[in-house]
Amino acid sequence: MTLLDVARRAGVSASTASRALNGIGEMTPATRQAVLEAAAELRYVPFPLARSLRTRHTMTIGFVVPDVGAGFYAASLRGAQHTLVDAGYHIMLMDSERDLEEEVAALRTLVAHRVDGLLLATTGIDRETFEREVGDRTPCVFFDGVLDDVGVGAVSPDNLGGIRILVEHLVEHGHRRIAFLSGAQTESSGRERLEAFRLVAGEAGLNAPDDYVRLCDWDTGSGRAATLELLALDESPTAVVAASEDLALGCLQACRERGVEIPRDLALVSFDDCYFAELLAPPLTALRAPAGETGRLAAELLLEALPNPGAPRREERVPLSLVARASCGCPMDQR
Amino acid sequence: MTLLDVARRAGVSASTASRALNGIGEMTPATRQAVLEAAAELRYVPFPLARSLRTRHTMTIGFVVPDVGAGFYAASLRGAQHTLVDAGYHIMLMDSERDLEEEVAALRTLVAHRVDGLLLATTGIDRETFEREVGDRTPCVFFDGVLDDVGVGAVSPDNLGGIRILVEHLVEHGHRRIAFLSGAQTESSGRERLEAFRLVAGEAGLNAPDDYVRLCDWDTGSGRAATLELLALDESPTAVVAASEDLALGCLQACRERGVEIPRDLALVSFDDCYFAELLAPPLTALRAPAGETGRLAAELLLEALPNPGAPRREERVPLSLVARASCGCPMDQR
DNA sequence: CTAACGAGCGCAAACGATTGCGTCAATTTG
DNA sequence: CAAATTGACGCAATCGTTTGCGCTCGTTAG
Repeated sequence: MTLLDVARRAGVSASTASRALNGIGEMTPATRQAVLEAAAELRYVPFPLARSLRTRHTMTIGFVVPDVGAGFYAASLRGAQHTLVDAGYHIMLMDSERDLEEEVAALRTLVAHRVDGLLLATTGIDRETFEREVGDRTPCVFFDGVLDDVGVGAVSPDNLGGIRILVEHLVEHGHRRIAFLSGAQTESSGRERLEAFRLVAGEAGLNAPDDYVRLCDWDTGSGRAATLELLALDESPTAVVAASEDLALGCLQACRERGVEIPRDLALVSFDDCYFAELLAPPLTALRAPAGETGRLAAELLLEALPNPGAPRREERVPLSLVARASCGCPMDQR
Repeated sequence: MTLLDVARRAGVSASTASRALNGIGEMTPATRQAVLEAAAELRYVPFPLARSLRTRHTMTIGFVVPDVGAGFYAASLRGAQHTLVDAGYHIMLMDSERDLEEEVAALRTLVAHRVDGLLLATTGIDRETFEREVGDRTPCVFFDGVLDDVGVGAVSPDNLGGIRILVEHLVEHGHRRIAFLSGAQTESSGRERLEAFRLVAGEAGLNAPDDYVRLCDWDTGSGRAATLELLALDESPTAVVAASEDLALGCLQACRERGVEIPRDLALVSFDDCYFAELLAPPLTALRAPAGETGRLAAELLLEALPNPGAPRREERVPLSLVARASCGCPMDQR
């Protein structure tokens, strides 16, 4: 079942068989036909490894995320997978588990494997390390967390716009004491959201004491703990904007434990939407982006960059829109 | 940066360099040392493709699921990924999108790539097709959905036990009119759960008319639609057991739309737990399995099977336990 | 009728590793 | 001291493809 078998059966050389199957070079229709038939009869399937060794491309894309279990990344993976497979590529998946060393190890492995491209939601790699481990050996598009000016592309949510929508919505509800819950400031999305919050809060003339911005980890447990601290403050906030789905869930959990009722005692809005947001108690108002859109877009950017190495770096923002449910204080008709 | 470069710099042949780096064969410590140093100085990293071509194993595992976006599969992927990477393997991921043809195509690709093993949550492949596409060319462990007696292993939830717990719990709450919401009966988990429901319902002497078992698709929308039908019945059920997370969410959604209050008007229990179950309105009682355990176990079975091809097929059931929250009618203290 | 040309195809060298076998020298044995 | 043994290493084949180059025809032009 190797190319040579096909060639022999068709009575030609391996080179001719190869060219026939790949449709390149000139040849008698009869010859081509013979090869095709032989291949069909033998159920010949080319061996990608051997081909890759020769052609220097693997048709494989490395995909690295902090946590495949998290809704946003799982959805992104789904989006990317679809468009990549359609283009004939495969995904080699690595989960960095929000650990920078794991992430670097993953990148190293992927580069060693000579993946044709990288889709990276970094957990906070720095420019220097990235240049050392990847450099321009492998085209990389960042998504979610972004490193300025590095890689062939970047797609991230419209962090400033999103935070603005969230904060302004809370302000419209009359809130002045608004807290901000975010994860570690190791990657750009986290930083941008914090910066945006400070900016917008300033514009709105809010009194946002330092106590009100809590920078913890990106998981539910941390969100819960941070909220507990917030609730224990002398003058506790009347509203909180959570910078991620998990953080919002942690906040919800903390409130439930403490018996603080949302939105009566505390309003809550979340940056990430999730597919079950509507079914939470209370339904969570959040920013909506088409599910998996980030991953899909990132994959597309990468696919466009692959054939033309010289192309300029492209940057995309995925727009966000508010879906107001109950947790912000909006009345919820039961649909 | 090839092995030959290392060999030259160390003043030995490629064979010796290879043996030195792999620690096989006898050789002077000095020689080994020289090779190691040369490799370090050149930052030599072996090229997996070339190695694989020769050794006939790729250190890659194919992972196929119906939907990476779904909580259960994302968690499984996470579990499997971790143990596989620890063992030096990588994951090539394919999403069948609950489409049998896509699944078959994925398997074909994976087999062509000569992955060393397969982790497959089938969307309903039949024995014949599996034998044709995979056969015993590639060791496969099934998880979630299982094909009897095929593959080197299988891990699935304790469907009978789980359903029994769920139904009996509802019966303890006094329910007699219990409906069952399941997805397509194309794979074994779905079938087992239905069968289990029928069995347990019979044992408990419930009147479970055919109208009460709704077999739709596995997504939220279908669960919603099916629930709507259930609610429209002349004598509608007082409780429903949903065979998956998405189905439970769909049911929740339908109830919310129709203004039926859970658990007062309708009790609901779910087969799958999810990380946000506690925060739903109402908190969802469900069966708990350690997150990602299914995937982890499947990966372990596969890893054990890889070195000994003759080993008997292993089958594992992951045990389930009830975590009673409010949706079944249990009182929920606010913790 | 011969020269030039091009179409059609094969030879063999890559790609980068692993590995069976052979060689050579140093050592041990008789 | 010759022969046998063994340890350390190199040669070359191999895995399955792709591809540059050259060969051999048949055709056309001069």
